[in-house]
Order: sequence, then C-alpha cells, then structure tokens
Amino acid sequence: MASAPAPLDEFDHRLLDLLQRDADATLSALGDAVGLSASAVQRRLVRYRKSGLLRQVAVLDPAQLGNLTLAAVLVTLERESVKHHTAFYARMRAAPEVQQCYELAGDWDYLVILATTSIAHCREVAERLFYDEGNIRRYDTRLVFEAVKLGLQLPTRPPPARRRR
Amino acid sequence: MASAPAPLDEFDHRLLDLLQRDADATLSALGDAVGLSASAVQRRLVRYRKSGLLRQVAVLDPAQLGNLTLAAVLVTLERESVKHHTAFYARMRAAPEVQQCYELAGDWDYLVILATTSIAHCREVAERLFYDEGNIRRYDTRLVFEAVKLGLQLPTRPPPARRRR
DNA sequence: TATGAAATTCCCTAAAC
DNA sequence: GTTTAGGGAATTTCATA
Repeated sequence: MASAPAPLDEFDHRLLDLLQRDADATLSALGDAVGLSASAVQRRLVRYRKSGLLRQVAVLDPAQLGNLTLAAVLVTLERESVKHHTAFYARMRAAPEVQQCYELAGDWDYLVILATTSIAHCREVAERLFYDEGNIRRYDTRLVFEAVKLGLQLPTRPPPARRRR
Repeated sequence: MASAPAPLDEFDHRLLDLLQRDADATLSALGDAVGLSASAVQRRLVRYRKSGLLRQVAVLDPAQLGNLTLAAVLVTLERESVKHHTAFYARMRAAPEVQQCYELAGDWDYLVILATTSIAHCREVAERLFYDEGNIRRYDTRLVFEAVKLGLQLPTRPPPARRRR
C-alpha cells in the first residue's frame, strides 16, 4: 500500500513553481533561487519523480506544425450508468488523439480536446469515438481557430490574500 | 526575416513523438530508439529549440495536489472588434490561472481552462477576467469534476491510412 | 532525517572527420 | 551523418547537526 504523500513545505512550493516555468534550470540555479544546496534540490526532485508528482515532457508549438487541427468536443452520455462512464474513461485515455478529457458539472458530461492532422481526420476520430459508440446521447464538435495559450501549469497552493477593496 | 522551417523527416517525427512522452530521455537512449548517434540527435534537438518548435516543461499530477479546482469557461466577446480580441489574447496569456485558451468556431468565441485552488478562488479569477472587463458579452463557467486525461501531445504527421471497411 | 560540500560518474556539447 | 575529446552538470558519498 502506498504511503500518503508527504505534505509540501515552502521549498517544495517554490521549486515546483519554478520547474513548471522552466524545466531546464540547473540544480544549482534552482538551489540559489530557493536558498538550498544543489544536492538538497536534487533529492527533492528525485522524490517528486518517484512519487509521480512530477514528470518532464516536451511541448510543441502548434503554429509550427503544418497540418494541425484542434477541436473541443462536448459530450453527454446516454444514461447515468457507472459502466458507461468507466468505459468512456478508458476509451479517452487510450485514444492518442485525445489530448485532454474533463468530466464536467452542468448539461454536458464531458469536454474533450482533440488534436488531429486535418478536418477529415478530426471528423473520422470524432465519429469513431463518439458516434459509433452506443452509449453517447449527443456530442457537439467545435473547431479551434487558434490556440491562444497552451500549458499545464497548476497552482500548488492558494494565492496570497488579496487586499479587500 | 525568419527562414521557412525545414520539413520534418522520419527521424524528426519519431524523436518528437518520444520527447512528448518523456523529455528526460538521454541523447543516446533517443539515438538508440530511432537509429541515430547521440550527437546527431543532439543537433536536431538544438534545431527544434532554436526554432521554438520544442520547449521542455515540468508537469505535475493534479491528483497529488491537495486543493485543485479546474474549470472550463466559455466566453463570447461584446463585438467583433480586432482590438477586443488582441486585448483578450494578452490578458489570457498574462494570467497565471489560465492554463489554456482556444479561439473557437461557433456560438462561443473562446474556451478557457482555469486552474485554481478553490471554488472561491476560481470565482474570483473568473470575475476578474470575464466580468470586470467591459468587452465581454457573456461567459459560462463549468466546473470540472475530474480530469480524466491531461496532456498536450500533438500529432506531427497524418495517421497511417486506415483500411477501408 | 535532512542538510551541505567534496568526489565521482555520466551526459551534454562542440570539435574534427 | 559518425567518432572523439573536454567541460559541466547530475549523482553519490560522507560528515554533520
């Protein structure tokens, strides 16, 4: 059984914040920034990686990829059956064209971001994922004109209290 | 004036695919995987980075962060004025809580993904970004129950042709 | 148990070919 | 494109509070 993740201290917060901005910073540069030695920083990074909290990935610039078609698809499943949702989860995770999938509050069950190479490819994937499957009540595909901002930065702690107006 | 980006060859496609999964792989590991020497791989990576095609970032696991509140916000601007849109672009890019922002086809102009630390924080950010500003006609905030899948992987080439049914 | 500093190993980088 | 050589960073070791 996995042990509970140790709570993050102030060093952790500052390191994770820096790493999300620039994953290429050296250990000593990170150490200087937070007031720790390079080895202390390194030990923490190892801990983050082993626990699965942190992983390093490459992000490509969509503008430089020739034929890229992004789409946001809103989906509602046929009925509130747990089976449908777990199967849907698995399908989204398995499909390489599915960049992201969020389960939503409100009149749509899911928001799915698709990354494909053409309108035709996008249509084919959407039909395969959302139409050929029996348990989907409705879906609505909205093409992306432009990716204004792309990132996965997450806040690791509440923001500093805002001064009351 | 920037020169046109050189078209990607088979090595590039395979390297970019691998890097999007794990940016920590060593040059020789990447070389072994695609059939190139470490230095050849290195020269390609330098090229990707200089052109801005590739950047390395750290990604955190949302499940391991205590209080995380994600939301999808649909936004329509007041009027089709270029000024409004460029200002909106800048605002989205500057706000740290905005993970992603897509300009959409259809009845909503934008889809914005917010990453905050609580419902209250989410509400505060949404009001600051979309309500206090005069040029927004309407917006609709949908809270995320669960992040089923998260990533930014992009396809670098069309998928292999599918056998006709 | 976590730290900082020194020693070692390994990888990235930039040559030359 | 590959092989080689050099510098630098990541990792390990160790003494310590």
